[in-house]
Amino acid sequence: MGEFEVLKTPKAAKRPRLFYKAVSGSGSSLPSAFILEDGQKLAKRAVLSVRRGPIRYRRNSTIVCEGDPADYIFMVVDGIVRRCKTFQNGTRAIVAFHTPGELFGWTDEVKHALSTEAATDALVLFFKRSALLSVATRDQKVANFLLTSTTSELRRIQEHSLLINRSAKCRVASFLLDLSTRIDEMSDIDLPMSHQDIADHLGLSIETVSRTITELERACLIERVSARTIVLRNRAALARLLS
Amino acid sequence: MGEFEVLKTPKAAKRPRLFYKAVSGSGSSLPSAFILEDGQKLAKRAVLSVRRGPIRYRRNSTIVCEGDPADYIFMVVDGIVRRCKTFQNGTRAIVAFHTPGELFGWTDEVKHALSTEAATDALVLFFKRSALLSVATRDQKVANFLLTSTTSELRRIQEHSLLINRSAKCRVASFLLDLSTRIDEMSDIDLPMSHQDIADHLGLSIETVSRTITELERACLIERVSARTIVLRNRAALARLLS
DNA sequence: CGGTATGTTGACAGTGATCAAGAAAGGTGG
DNA sequence: CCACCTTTCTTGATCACTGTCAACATACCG
Repeated sequence: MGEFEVLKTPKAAKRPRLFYKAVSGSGSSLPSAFILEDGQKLAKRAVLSVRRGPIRYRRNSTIVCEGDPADYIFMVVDGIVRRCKTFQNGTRAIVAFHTPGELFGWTDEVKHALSTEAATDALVLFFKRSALLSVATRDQKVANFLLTSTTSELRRIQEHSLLINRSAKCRVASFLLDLSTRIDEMSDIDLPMSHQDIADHLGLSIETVSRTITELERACLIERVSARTIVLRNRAALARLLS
Repeated sequence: MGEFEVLKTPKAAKRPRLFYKAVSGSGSSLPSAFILEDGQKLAKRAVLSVRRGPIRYRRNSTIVCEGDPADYIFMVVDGIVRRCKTFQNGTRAIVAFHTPGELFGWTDEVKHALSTEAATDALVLFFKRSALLSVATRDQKVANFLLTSTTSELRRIQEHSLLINRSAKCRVASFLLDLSTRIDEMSDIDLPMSHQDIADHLGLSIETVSRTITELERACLIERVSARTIVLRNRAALARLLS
């Protein structure tokens, strides 16, 4: 298991909205994702009984290390985490970002194949795999949640894998559209992660990411309010880039 | 649903070993993957009760069309199928190949996002989603099989997505190593799919695939017995290319 | 205010795509 | 069984997209 580093300086959160959104009620901060239908209190209670945390991670700190025993699985409560692999030449590939409510670290192997790091300051719940599985055996709703989460993650990465033979412009457009739906702020996207993270996720260099954003702005498809704030001016045109 | 084309000419199978492996006993040809542990006859029987087929597909025929209602999910009994998306400019991306025993078409959406085609002549079972889900509700083993299949597919595509920023040599090496473990023939790999399929899966052109294979052969990592038959001469060295 | 991390832009180089031609393999019909 | 045709694969030449290197700009933080 990576460093279970607890934030020493609560003020350090760079994106207060995201970071403090669910911190207030520490005991009742479990995302509603666990409640599959109205009145499924049982599932929630069963799951709550095996959860630990939440734990706060400072941005860029490691939550799971590649090769760690897969004894725990996790859920993002707040912030964004990245699941990645670093190669010997130092390059890094980010397989996925996870937003609040999403499970990560679920696998059929005995070790985690990917590292997980906090892309922003983040709050993470963790569950002992064996305990969660045991609950899932008794509780259909929990088992169903596991399947739903896994299926949803599969769908997202399948979509992501379609980028493997596509241009930089298409990759960036895809990323921006996906991000805008996942953190649905009405107007502007406040990029929660660095350009380096985006580049490593899209298989591009940071320079190409920057240039492509500039290019999209010149074409009036987006507008760069600041380096980290982007407005999608023409979603339809962006979506057309994907097809 | 795509064309449920049935092979007219039984002799047409290009790879008899693969193609006829499980055809003989038509009723008992369900891959053992459904039997999760010894003696799990119940799960098998429950699943058998909702299966239809198997149906034979000629190479390159369509099994599922992008946009088809996701009323059925499928299992490869024999042969190889490819799940792909074709873009407006005519380029195609193959998200995954599926080998015998693997489920495909499981999704949380109402429509299939990808087409599925037979990469070789193939035998496919299909299950009405609603019926299978209903069985899964009653039978823990079936539910568990669904989760296991989905988790396994997730792991594979996560590994595949790591190729997004890697060189052609690395992509081809990864593909060959993966293929050799999935169709474990002792010595030589009989490529079941065309170079075009491989290229579309790896996000390369067929020319680059061909050139890279030549390059790997010059480096004595593999040996090309024929265009479709490759021997891995040095798996360790191939694996080193991936890290 | 100064230092570090992050983002932007330009010049150049390299990997892989494209275009083109030829070789090999497979299928068909005589 | 062979000739022919079609499909698939291989190899070469050239070009374009994106990576790399470098310099600068900006934001963040002590």
